[in-house]
Amino acid sequence: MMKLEDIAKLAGVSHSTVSRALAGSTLVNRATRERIEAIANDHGYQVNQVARNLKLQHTNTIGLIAPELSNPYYPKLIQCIADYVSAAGYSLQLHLSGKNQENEDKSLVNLRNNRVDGILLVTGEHGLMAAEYAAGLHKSGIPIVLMGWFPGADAFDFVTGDDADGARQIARHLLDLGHKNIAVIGKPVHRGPFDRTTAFINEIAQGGVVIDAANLYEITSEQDAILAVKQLLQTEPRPTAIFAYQDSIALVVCKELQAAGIRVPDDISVIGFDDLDMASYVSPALTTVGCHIDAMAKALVQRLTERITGETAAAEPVGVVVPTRLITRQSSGPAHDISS
Amino acid sequence: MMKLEDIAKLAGVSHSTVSRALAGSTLVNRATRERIEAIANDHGYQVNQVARNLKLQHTNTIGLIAPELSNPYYPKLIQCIADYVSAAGYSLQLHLSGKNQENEDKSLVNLRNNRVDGILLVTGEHGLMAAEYAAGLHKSGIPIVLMGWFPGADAFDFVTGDDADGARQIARHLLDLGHKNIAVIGKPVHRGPFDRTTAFINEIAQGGVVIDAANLYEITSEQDAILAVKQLLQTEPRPTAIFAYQDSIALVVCKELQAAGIRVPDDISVIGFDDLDMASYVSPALTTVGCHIDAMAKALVQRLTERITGETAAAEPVGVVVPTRLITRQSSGPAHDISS
DNA sequence: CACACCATTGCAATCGATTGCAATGCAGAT
DNA sequence: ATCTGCATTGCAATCGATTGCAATGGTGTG
Repeated sequence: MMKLEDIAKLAGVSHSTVSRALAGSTLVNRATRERIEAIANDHGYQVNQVARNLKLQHTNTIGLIAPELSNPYYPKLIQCIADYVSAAGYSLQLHLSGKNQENEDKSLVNLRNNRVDGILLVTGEHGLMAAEYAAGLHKSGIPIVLMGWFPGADAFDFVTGDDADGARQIARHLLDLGHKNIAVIGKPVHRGPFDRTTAFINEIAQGGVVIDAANLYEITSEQDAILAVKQLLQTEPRPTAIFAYQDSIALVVCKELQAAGIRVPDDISVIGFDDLDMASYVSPALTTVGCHIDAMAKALVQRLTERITGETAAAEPVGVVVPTRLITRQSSGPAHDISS
Repeated sequence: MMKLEDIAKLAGVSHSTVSRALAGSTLVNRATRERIEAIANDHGYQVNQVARNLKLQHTNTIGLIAPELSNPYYPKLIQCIADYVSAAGYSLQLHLSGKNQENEDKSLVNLRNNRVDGILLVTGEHGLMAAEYAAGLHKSGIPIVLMGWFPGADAFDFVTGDDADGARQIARHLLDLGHKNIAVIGKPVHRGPFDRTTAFINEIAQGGVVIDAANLYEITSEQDAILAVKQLLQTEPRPTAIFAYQDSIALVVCKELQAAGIRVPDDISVIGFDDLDMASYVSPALTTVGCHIDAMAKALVQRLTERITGETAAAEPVGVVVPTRLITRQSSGPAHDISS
C-alpha cells in the first residue's frame, strides 16, 4: 500500500511536506499542495491510521460493550449510539459480553490495549457489577461512561432512564384503574435508587394497597415467566393486574395468559416496561413505559466525548437521568369485578 | 501508561528482552522471563496494540458494515457474527450505513484507513450496489466477504441464503393449500438468481396458476405496505393469499388486514420471509421462511478469516448458499371458497 | 549593497512495539 | 589452555505517520 514516502518521491519533495500538504497546512505552498493532492489522489493514497494513531496518541475510536442483541432494546440503543458516535467523528468498536462478567473484563482489556479513546459500558441487568469491579475499572485511566446504574456506579459518569419514576407512573395508572390485587413478575433488585420493582411497590403502597408477598415473582429469564404465570393462575383470589419487569417478559406473560384462555385486559391487565417496537405490534398492544432511547444515547456519547476532549473540567463524575413516560395501550384496563 | 521500556528499566534488562519474555519466547532465560512477567503484572503493563499493529502490519480487527439495526433481522445476524468473530480472536469495528451508499463508501475507506484485516459487508436490500462500485471495492486489496448478492457480487466471496428456494417452498405450500388467486407485495427485484419474488412467481406458474399483474405490488418501504393492502382489498375477486417479501412487511400487512376486519388466515393467508423472532409472537403466528442465520454468520467469518490467513489458496471468489426452510404457522390456511 | 524577514521546505526525533543479527559469557571438548 | 558452541541478551532497524527546529532562498528596506 502506498505510503507518504512514495507520494513524496513521486512529487519530488520530502515526506514532511506531503504530510503537511495532505493535512491542509498553511505551511506549504499552495501550488505544491495542489500538486501533491493530485498525485495522492491519482494513486489512491490513504493515510495509515494506525501509524497516525501511534504518533498522535489517540485513535478516534470509542469502545462499546453491550450484553447482547437478542433483546430488541439493545439494538435500538446501539443504533442510536452508533449514529451519534459516527456523527462525532469516531469509529465504534463493538463487543458483546453475553451478560458474562468474564467476557466483559476481556473486552475491557482488549479495548484498553487497542487504546480506544473512551468506553461506553452498557451493563444490562445482569447485576454482576460490584463496587470492587468498578474500582478496578476506574484506574484504567480511560474515560468511561456507564449506561445504567449499579452499586458503585456513582464513581463514574453514568446515564440512566428514570425507571423508578416510570414504575411509579405505572403504579398510579393501575391504581386509577381500580386494581387492588396486583402481581409483579420481576428480576432481582439491583438498581438501587432506580429499581423498577421497588419503586412500583412503594408507589402502590402509597395508594393504600399492599401487594401480597405471594404475588411477587422473581425470575431471572424470560422463560421462567411461563412458570410464574402458571403459578399465578392458581392463586385465589386471582390478581387483576400484572406488572412485568420488562416488555420481553410482558410479551411472554400475555401469550401464556391467552393460551390459558384468560382475556387481556378484560380478565387481567398486563403492563410492561421499555416500549419495544414489538409492544405495539402484538395484540393487545402493550401498555408500557418508554425510555427516550435516543436521548439517552445522545447523553451517553456527549458525556463521553466531552470527557475525551477534556471539555468537562469537573473531575467529579456526573449522572444524568432521563425521564420516562407511560404509554397507555390496550393491555391495561379497569379492574374487573371479582367475587372475593 | 507503562511501556516496554519502563518495564525493561525496572527489570534491569533491555526492552527487547521484555518483549520476548512477554511473548513467551524460548530465547529468554526462564528465570528472567518469570521475573519480568511478575514485574509487568505488578505494574499492570498492557501492550500498546496500536504500536504492535503498526509493526506487525495487521490489526486483528474485522470491519462490519451493516445497513441498520431496526429491522430485527440484522441484530440477529450481527449477534452471531460478533460471536464468531470474537471466537476467532478478532475485534469488531461496526459501521451502520443507514442503507445509504455514501455512508457505506465512507465506512469502507474508514475501515481501510484503519487497516482492518478484513471486511464483512452486509448490503441489505437497498440494491444500490453496482458492478462498477464492486470493482472499486475490489482493488482496495483488503479481503472482503459479502452477505447477500447483488449484480457484480460474483467478483467477491459471498454468502447468501437460498432465498429463491425458500420462495419456491412458499409457492408450493400455497399451491397445496389450493390458492389460485395470489398477491405479492414485494420490493424491487435486484437479487438476480436469488430473488424471492421472481422465484416465487415462477414456481407458482409451474403449478399452473398465473398471478395477475394487478396483484403484483412493488413497494420500497414498510409503510407503503399499508397502501398496497388498501388497494388490494378493492380488487375483485379478492386474492386469497398474500406473499410478503419479508416478515416486517407481512406484519404490517396482517395488522392492516385485521384492522379492516379481514380474518387471517380464514379470509386471506399471509406468508412472510425471514423468520424474525417477532413472527412467532404475533397472532396469528406468521408462516414464513427461516434463514439459518447462525450458519450464514459462521460461513461469513470462516470465509473471511481463511482469506485473511491465506488458508484459502483459491484466487477465485467463492459463493456459499445456505439452505432455507419453510416454517408453517397459523397465518396460512386453505383457500376459502369464493363465489367468483 | 547588506541585512532582516518571511515563506517554504527538509531533517531528524518520536510514538511503542518486534525481530534479525551481533555480542557476550560460560561450559565442555580437545 | 584454547577453542567451539550454545544459551542469553542487547543493538539497532523498522513499521508510517507528525512536527519542532534548522536551513534555504527570495524580497523588501535602509
